[in-house]
Amino acid sequence: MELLPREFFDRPATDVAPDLLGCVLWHDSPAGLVAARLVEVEAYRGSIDPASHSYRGETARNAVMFGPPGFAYVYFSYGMHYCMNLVCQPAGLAEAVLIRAGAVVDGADLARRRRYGLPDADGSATASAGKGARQRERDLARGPGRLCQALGIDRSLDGADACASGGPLGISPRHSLHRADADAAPAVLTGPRVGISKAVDRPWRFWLADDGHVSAYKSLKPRVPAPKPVSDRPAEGGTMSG
DNA sequence: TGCTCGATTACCT
DNA sequence: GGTAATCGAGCAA
Repeated sequence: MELLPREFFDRPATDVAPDLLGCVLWHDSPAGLVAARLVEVEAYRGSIDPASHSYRGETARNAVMFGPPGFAYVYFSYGMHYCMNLVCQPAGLAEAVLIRAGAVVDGADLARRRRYGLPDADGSATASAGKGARQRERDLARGPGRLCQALGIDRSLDGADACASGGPLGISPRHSLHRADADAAPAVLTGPRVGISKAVDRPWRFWLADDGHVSAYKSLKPRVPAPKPVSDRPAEGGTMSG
């Protein structure tokens, strides 16, 4: 399995992020291998980026971000989800690319079991219940938490080297799937990042145009900092504030 | 030691 | 389209 070289990640996260689109991230666990073609990523730029986990300096949680490039930074979010980043830049700069969504290209059965707990391989038996099989297939790795669940990624992979052969985690270049893809650069769109409350204006989210596996953009409900917490009167509306 | 809130998702209306 | 779920990091006292 061909891997991206470590030098690939030894650049600003905003340069690495678009180049990761179309590459294939895989996790080879005892349960089996699941691989996903990346369709959506976000760049986080360390000390110059207030939205980055590493903005306030090194802690036990984000220590991997401060290390050398090409390693996985995995963190636990909202008490139930894992999110995975790939570290960029030399040690000390603490930049990373968040993997937001992908299309499962290998190990779909295992991914389906992890996501939905379905014993059937073809999915036809349970297609009538809840979402259709088509939508479930698209949602397998659509979103950072879903992608980690589908690939079986958790905190045990924090610090895993994605550039070393023989490890459980790896990322392969575009043309490892189809040689022709190496020539034609994919159509990449950019826009604001999702789910953050700081530096919202920076267009450091990158995704593939015309790909249904890109996560749905949901605008963040503005968290209005209550100027007067003395009253416990239920907040009025608040959907818009001048 | 005790909060608050998050690089989210599933489910309900 | 709104909100509950759920836990640990980070900050204040």
